[in-house]
This record gives sequence, structure tokens and C-alpha cells, in this order.
Amino acid sequence: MDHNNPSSADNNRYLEIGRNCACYNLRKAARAITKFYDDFLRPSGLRTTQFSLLMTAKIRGPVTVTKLAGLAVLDRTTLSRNLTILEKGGLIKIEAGEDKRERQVSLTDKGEEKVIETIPLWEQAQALITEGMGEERVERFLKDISELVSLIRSK
Amino acid sequence: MDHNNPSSADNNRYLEIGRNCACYNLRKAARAITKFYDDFLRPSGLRTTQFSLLMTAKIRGPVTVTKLAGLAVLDRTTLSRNLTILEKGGLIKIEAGEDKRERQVSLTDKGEEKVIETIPLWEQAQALITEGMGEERVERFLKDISELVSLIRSK
DNA sequence: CACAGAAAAGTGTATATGCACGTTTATGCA
DNA sequence: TGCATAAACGTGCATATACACTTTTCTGTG
Repeated sequence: MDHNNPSSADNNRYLEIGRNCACYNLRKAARAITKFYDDFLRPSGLRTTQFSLLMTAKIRGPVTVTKLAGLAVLDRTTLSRNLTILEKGGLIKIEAGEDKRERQVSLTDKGEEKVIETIPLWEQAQALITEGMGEERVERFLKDISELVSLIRSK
Repeated sequence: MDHNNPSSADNNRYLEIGRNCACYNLRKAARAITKFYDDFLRPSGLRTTQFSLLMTAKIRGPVTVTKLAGLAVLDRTTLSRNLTILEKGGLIKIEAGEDKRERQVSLTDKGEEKVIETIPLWEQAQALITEGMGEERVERFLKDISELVSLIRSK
């Protein structure tokens, strides 16, 4: 029972925190899966963050920065800098709206082409995850994630 | 059926990719939950990343940089920089090992105190997540996450 | 209309993240 | 023993992330 080590109970407590912490484990998984997808996407020159943003801008664009940030669960100022990179790469255009405060984001032709070129790479990564975990489980997992985000946002 | 819009089928495809992408949704959730925990931890001056690192170093320390990186699913060079910040804050110490290439990481007394001071803040955040999702579901979710990470690492 | 306040966006600063590459130290084999 | 190789770590660079603060523009109300 380790009577000689007064800190062993504490240590178990710490281990449990590490095992149970939703934030720690979610971040860990996000790092791992980001690397996994990034490795597949590398030939395209896009990172997953950039690919996701292009996809969202493609579907919802033209869209304002604030709206896009809400959709992507991203801080507006973070998005602002991410967009700058894509704009420099000629993949998106950012234009003033009627409301002069707003900036409307949309894909350029080059951006559209890049998305089309990258989708097959994404599919390779996604397929391996789906095969590995099983389709049903992935679906359940994504549902859990989605509800977790809703929960957090409601607090 | 939207016969006038030749791209509507494509658009549905894009929407589906966004809904199904494990990477995108996991990253989104990680951002949301990081902000959630960070808000609770703020009085401590620690971010969740730092708290997690201190906890891991506390449990496993003294431990080498490479080993710690493996435990935290973190690139070694990322960890190296994260550790520098904690060292400057006086929360950890990094000492040369017998093997002169290695650097042994462990908590300082100040680091130990900081962990103890921060745990109640972490508990507040964690409790809200557990209550909101339900204990069983959180457990299942963490299990899914853990197996996803194992799956990725096996590829 | 004028002005207070809100809304949209950007900047300064700091942390977080990982790839490519280089340096130091240890190890194993000819 | 000497040298090729590997292991451990750090640095340069670029992207990702968010908070605090500022600037520009709009909106509603007296």
C-alpha cells in the first residue's frame, strides 16, 4: 500500500486528472489528427486549417469575417490573420461590402481549383480514419463532438 | 431540384465534407474547449497547455524532453519552447542528465504550489462538462479519443 | 442633424505548433 | 581505437491561436 510514500495518493489523483481532462485529451487528439491529415495534404501545399477555411468560404461565400469566424469556431482576429495568408497566396479575395465596415470573403478561381485538387488527398486521410474506427463509431464520435461544442457555447 | 444551378450537387458534396471531416471537427472542438478551460484557469495565470505540462511533469518527472513529448503527443521542438516559458516562470527546472545529450525536466516547489492552486479551477471547468454531457458519455467520448490517437499513431 | 454607443475589423503581443536543419554526445562495429 | 551512425536537443522559420486595445463606420435617439 506504499505507506512509505505519503504522496502516492496525490499521484493517483494527478493521474486521474490527466486521464479525465476533456481539454487535455481533446487537444492531444487534435494535434495527432492534424499531423495525420497534414501529411496527406502536403502535396497540395495546404494545411488542414487552410483547406477547411477554403471549403467554408466556398460554401458560404461571399461572407463577412465575423460571420466566417462564427462558422469556424475561430476567434475573429485569428481568422483575420489566417485569411491574410490565403489572400497572399491568391486563393481568396477580400472585398469591401456596401457596409464599409465589412469585408466580404470569397474564393478566387485559383482557390476553387486548389480545393478541387486537394479533395482527393483529404479523402485518403478521411478513408483511413473511417476504416480504422468504423463508420458508425466515427459518426457517433462526430455527434458527440458537435454536442460538446454546442454545450460549451451555451455556457 | 435546382436545375438552374449546375453547382448545387458540388455544394452538397462540400457541405458533406465539412460535416464529416474528423480533423476539422476535432480542431474546432479543441479550440472551443481550450477557451472554456482557459477562462476558468485564468486566475492562476496558467493556460491549459501549461497546466497539462506541469501535471505530466509532476507525475513522470524527472523526465527527458523526448520522453515528455511522446507522453503529451507533442512535437519535441514544440515542447522545448513550451518548457522554456515554464522555466522562465520558475515553475520547472531543466537539468542535464548523466547522458550529456539529455535534459531532465521536473517541477520546482513553486511549480508544485501552482499545480495545487490551479486544480480547483480545473475542477470547476471539468465539472460543467461532465454535468452537461453526462458522466457515461464523457467516458465513452474519452475512450473514442484515446483509440483514435492510438489508431493514428499506428499508421 | 448631432452625437453616444454599437458593430466590424485590424494591430500589438504572447503562446502554441511543427518542419527542416544543425550541433553535441553517445554507441556500435570494423 | 577510430569513425560512421544514431540519438537528444536546439534554432530558424512559418502558421495557428486568442486577448487587449484601437480605428473606422454605422445606427438609433434626443
